[in-house]
Amino acid sequence: MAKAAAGGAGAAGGRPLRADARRNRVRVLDAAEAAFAAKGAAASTEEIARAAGVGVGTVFRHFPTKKDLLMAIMEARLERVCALADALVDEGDPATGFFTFFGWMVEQAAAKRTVMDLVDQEGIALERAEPTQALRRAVGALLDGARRAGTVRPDAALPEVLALLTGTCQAAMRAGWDARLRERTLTIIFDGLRPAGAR
Amino acid sequence: MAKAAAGGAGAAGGRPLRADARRNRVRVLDAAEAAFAAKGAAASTEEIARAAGVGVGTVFRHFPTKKDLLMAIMEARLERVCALADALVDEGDPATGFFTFFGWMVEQAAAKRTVMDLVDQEGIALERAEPTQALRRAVGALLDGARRAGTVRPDAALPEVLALLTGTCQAAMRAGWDARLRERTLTIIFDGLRPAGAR
DNA sequence: CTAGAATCGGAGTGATCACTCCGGATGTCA
DNA sequence: TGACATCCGGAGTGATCACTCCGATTCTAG
Repeated sequence: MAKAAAGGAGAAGGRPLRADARRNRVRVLDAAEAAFAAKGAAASTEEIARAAGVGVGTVFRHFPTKKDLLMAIMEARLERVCALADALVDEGDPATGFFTFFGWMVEQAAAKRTVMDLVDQEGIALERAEPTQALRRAVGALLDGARRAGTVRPDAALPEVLALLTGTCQAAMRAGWDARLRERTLTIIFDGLRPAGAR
Repeated sequence: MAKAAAGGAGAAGGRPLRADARRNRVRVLDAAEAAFAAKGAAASTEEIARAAGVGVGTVFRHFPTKKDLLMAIMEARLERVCALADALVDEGDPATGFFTFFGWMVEQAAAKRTVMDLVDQEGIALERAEPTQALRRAVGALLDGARRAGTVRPDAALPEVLALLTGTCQAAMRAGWDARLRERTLTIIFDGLRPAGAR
């Protein structure tokens, strides 16, 4: 059901997809990811279909709604982001893991339009979705580790950290943003996140 | 001519508008400001016309293009913002003026959708427009004052400050944003902007 | 190989939008 | 007050989208 809602149409009964259907599904997913990354949610279904080399009917058979397609891609992206966060939680240095993750997210945002951007631009309520919660937990763990390691101030809580993260990601998508500006902006935010007297 | 560029159609030759035309013009402007504030650039012309109590034809006579209407409103809003910034430059305390302005902008953004948001959502190049430059200058002046007063670190330049400002404004428009979260977020950013060891 | 089911392709549908056009209403000036 | 330029209203236009439908095509089981 969660799978069906996420765009797993055609597999409602659990029957495996035919080989060509499976092939087309990933083609559509790839084309849509590229199109959405480049033009945001304004990318039209027809142009996605053309890029994927299939007809629009095929796109809509796999993803009954444009929203479903959007959500499938966002969940995939969220999972990737989440995987990095989890890896940093498990294996990374707690003192730097949080900052590494923050910087990486912002860097991604400059190239691809942000997950969050697509979310609220379409008014899709993904707040309660499982992957979002997982990401929240992972970032929370990184934040906790950094606080315990003394590299992030103790009074910095998750909501404001997420606000800073999404805000900076959005700023990164604007014209004139480059690596130098990114460094300078992150320097200020990171300094603000450090404990008093620990620059 | 600035007026004509800003959507002053019908006054091309400089002839003053008829009384009813003038009245309708401000009605449209007011309705459009409210509609754009509530729904962003997605607000349709017809609903703006209805809210203003006029026909769509009237809207398009005054503002030949939706873009013109958008720009007229943004320029007006920019001018207001600019006026506050200038007032703080002239009369305020340089040590706090910059922070006051920053906080005020973010607070505005939570209620009305940001100027910047409307700008790039429609792909309108307002970068070179005169009011934008004026705002840039005003914020630059506030920043200079604060740096000289020692309340902002000397290595914080205008581009990253504007990135932080627009990013935070955008974060402020998201769900779950309230006064408490605003304070906590601004605390972190402001601390990051302060000189080392000056919390 | 073949029957039959699963899938495909893309013209067609209905809705929405920005924008146009012109007969009628209204303000203005003598 | 009357004549006339100006302005108004809103039905109409063409373009764009998300989404549907069904004959043609392709896969797969036997």
